[in-house]
Order: sequence, then structure tokens, then C-alpha cells
Amino acid sequence: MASLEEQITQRRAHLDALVQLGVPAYPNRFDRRHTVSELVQAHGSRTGEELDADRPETVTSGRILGIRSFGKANFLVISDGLLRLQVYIRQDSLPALDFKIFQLLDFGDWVGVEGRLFRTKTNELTVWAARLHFLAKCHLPLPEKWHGLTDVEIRYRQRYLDLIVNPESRQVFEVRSKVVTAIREFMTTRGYVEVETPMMQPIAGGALARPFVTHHNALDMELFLRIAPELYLKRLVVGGFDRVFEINRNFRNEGISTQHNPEFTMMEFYQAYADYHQLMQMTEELVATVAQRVNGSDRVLFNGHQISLAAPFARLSLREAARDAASTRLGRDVPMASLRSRDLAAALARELGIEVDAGAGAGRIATELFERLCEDRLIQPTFVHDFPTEVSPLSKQRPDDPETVERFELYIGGFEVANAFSELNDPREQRRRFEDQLKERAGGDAEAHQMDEDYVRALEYGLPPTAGEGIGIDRLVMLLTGSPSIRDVILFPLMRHLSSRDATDVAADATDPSV
RNA sequence: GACCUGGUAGCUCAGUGGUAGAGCAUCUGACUUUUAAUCAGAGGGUCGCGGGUUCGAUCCCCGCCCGGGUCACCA
Repeated sequence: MASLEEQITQRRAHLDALVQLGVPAYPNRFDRRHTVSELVQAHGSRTGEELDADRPETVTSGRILGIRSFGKANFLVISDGLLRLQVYIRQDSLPALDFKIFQLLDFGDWVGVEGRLFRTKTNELTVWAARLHFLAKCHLPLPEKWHGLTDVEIRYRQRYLDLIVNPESRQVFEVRSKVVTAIREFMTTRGYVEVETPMMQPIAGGALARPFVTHHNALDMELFLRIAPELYLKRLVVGGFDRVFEINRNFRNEGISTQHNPEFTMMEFYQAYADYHQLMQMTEELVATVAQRVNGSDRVLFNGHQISLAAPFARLSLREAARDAASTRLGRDVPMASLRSRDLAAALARELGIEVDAGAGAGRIATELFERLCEDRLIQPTFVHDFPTEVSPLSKQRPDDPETVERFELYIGGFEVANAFSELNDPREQRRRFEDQLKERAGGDAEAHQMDEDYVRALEYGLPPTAGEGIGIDRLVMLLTGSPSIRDVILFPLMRHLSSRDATDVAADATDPSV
């Protein structure tokens, strides 16, 4: 007996046998006193003598990840998903029924255990079971206990399996949760109010990206999944929420890569009376605080790089970065003026072998040069600031240079982690910027911004001086967990459909009682 | 979208133009402090799917499906 079907049949037979013994197949509750993790944390450092002195009793539970059987003496390894604990099953220490239950258990089953803690001869912390309770059946064989599950496709499609057998995967998502908690606390203690704004929007605004389209039946209305919460959050600042933030998903209908998932989590926040300089400072503080909080260190190892997340971060102007990189590449001094004139910039791009859109102005070309020449080299945290106005339709210009806006992006590990700017709050200038975007849209740029009349109207009521920022949570978690792919920090990353036969899934057949 | 690369037992992986292999898991037996338990035995496969070449294909060729990576595009 060994094929998958046979193993499933065997496991079901074990469950049927339990029912024959009068054991409930699916009991409704189990009153556990301690989790496995609590027991390990409370007693993991205590000696056998100490345990024998006060004989701590417990009622605990978990999934069986190991069975070692010696006939009348047996060991289980149970896990609460985080830590593991051994259980000693001795035939003459248990009621006869409980021992029969033990004999019908399979790897992966859920059990409850009552007993006292002790240490075995090999000094392993162990529960000496006085009672054993059956809690739920695992009908399917688990991946191997030693190598775990390494097939990334199964790890992503069936994350539950990954979590059962790969503790390091569980750890990543524990860290992710702590990151969100730490950020939320960081923000709320600074007086930011957490809000929720629409994810279904009639105009997908606030970023330059292609949206997903959906439809509301009763209203017969086309809607877009949001690409950013930005315009709604700023409406709230107009309404008097002078510090707001939101942590939730954005959706962008674009390519997938190690750094891009179609839905991703962003923390976006707005602060009235602040400008982008203050946000740089706050961002340094936030990143270092969160790192300390979740890892106990502001240093991380990412893709083989030791990265220091301690403030202050490097600061680099976008055009200077592009000019310096271009100079190095060409072996001559490229004058800054080359990035300010459309014709000179286009010639420079040609010289560097970088293609740019025919309609691109000097600002877009300079940005393109930066992205192509500099971006992936920014391993240590770096604020790249002062973006061209042309690529920043919602940002406020520098008073001394209208071609440049007060905007920065934070790069760590070679990719963008945050994007922030002083918010454009002049409604007439905003309308003009939207109109420029409409021209680009008419020219075929599907990512150009649409006109949002209500947003302009909100600005007409008056947005105080405000700075805002978006921080990519997935990417921050990648850095803090050393995960090279965004799919490793998203519980259920988007995957293609399997064929209908495969998607039916052997498991579905196996657990269907009608089969 | 282009290129590179992978898909063999429940899992981790070998392998070959001539009836398909290991370890773990499974099943049978032994074993009252083991821990990747051990020992003895047994079973388990549409070699991703579909064509082609061949006396014969898991292997060679073509197409497709599903992953992973690099680039392009984006955040």
C-alpha cells in the first residue's frame, strides 16, 4: 500500500476505525490550557530535576509532525505552527481507549494532550501523556519531514502546506505581521488617524499605472480597482484630518516579477503643514524603528549585501545621480544642462543607447536615465530627491525651480521602497497638470493620469501645505526577512490557472464523502 | 513579449533510445526514554500534456500547459 490513493484510503480507514471506537471524528472544541510555544518558552530552559520537583501539568494541542513508535513506548512531535514539542505515549500511562487512538494516528493529524512536563534521558522537553484526544484528521500525506517542501510552485499555490512543514516560511509571515503592527503603532503614536478609502474607484488615480477594470451590476457602472489611495486621502486632509494613514492593497494591471505582484500592500500617509524634508527624516526613523522592533537590529542581509538601516540615509538628487552615472559611462563630463533640454537629453540618451519615447520631454528622459543607470546600484538606503515636474503630476514644485518638484523616492537593496512629495495644492496648477496628462494619454500613454474633477474641486476648497508618502510594505518585508522575491512575503501570490483536471485537485476527490 | 531553465513515486532527488531508481513517507513484523530512531520484509509510477521520428521514446524533434530566472515594462 503506497500510492497516493492507497495512502488516502488507509488514512480514511483509520478515521473510520476511530468512529467505530466511539471517538468523535470532528469534535467541536478542545479546551487547551497552553500552546506548544507557551510551554517551550516557559519550560524550555528548566532542568529535568526542576520539572520533576513541581511536575507542571498542561493541556495542549497541535499537529503531529513526527511519530516514533517502540511498541509500548512511543513519541509524537506536535507543533502549534511555530514551535514543536515532544509527547511521550506510554501504553500503561494512558486509558486503553486513548492508546487505541494513538495507534490510529497519522502524520498531520491534530491531537490534544493532557499530561505533565518532564525531560527524557536525552534531555528532551516532553509531555508525559495521561490523556490523548483526537481533534481532526489529515487525509493527505504530508511532504517529507527532513527536506520539507521546496517546490516553489506548490509553496505558493498551497501555502498551507508550506506553513505546515517549513517553519522559516511561517517566520517570514510572523515578521510581516509584526512590521504592520509596528508601523501602525509608529503612526498612531504620532497622531495619525487610520482610515479606509475606496478600493473600487470610478477614476483610477493617484499613480501612473494601468488599472484592473470591474463592473457594478445594480448601478451598471464601470469601476477600477484602485492603483493608489492618494487622491482620497488628500480629500480627507481637505476635510480636516490633518494626519491620516491607510495600510491596504493597491492593484496594478502590469507585469509580474520578483519585485511586482498585481496586488501589493502600501502604507500611505499625509501630514498637513509638513514638506518632503520632514518626511525624509520621519522615514529614516520609521524604517530603523521597525527594523529594531521586528529583528532587534537595524542591519539586514539582503541578496548578499549587508545593509544598514540606521539613520541618516544618503541623499542624492535625481538629475545629479543621472548626470554622474552618464559621465562615468561615457568617460566625459556631462553638463547638467544636458538634462534640462529635451533635445540635448534625447541626444544623451541616444549616445548611452537608452531608448526613450518620442513624446518624452527632458524630465522624463532624465528620469529614464536615472532608472536605467542608477536604480539597481542603490543598495544602501538612499533618498533620491528632486524629481522632474513632468513625471510628477501631483507634486509641488520647488519655489526656485518650477521644472523640479519636492519629491523623493527611497531606494534600498536596489529597488524603490517609498515615494513621497510635498503635495501640489494649487487647484489651477493641478488642473493644468491633469491636462498635460490627458495629452499624454491621447498620445497613447495608457498609464497617464485621468482628469479628476472632484479632486480639483476638493483642492479649490483649500488643501493646507501637506506632504504625503507611500511605503511599499511587501518590499520592506522582503528587506527585513532577506527574501529575494516578493512572492515569498505574500501569502497567496497570484498564479496562473492550472488546467481544469489539475485544478480539480486530488485532495477534493479524496475528501469528498460521496466518492 | 523575448531568451535561459525546470516538470520522474505523497515529498526530496538520481537516471537511461531497450519492461524505471534511491532516501524519507506508506504497509507487515520486532522493540518500554527515542529524536532524520533502528532492524527485517513488502508494495507504490500516464517519467507535465499532445503529436512526430524510431522495431522501440521518460530520453531525440515539434507544439502546448505550469513553474523559476534574466531582460523588456512597471512600484
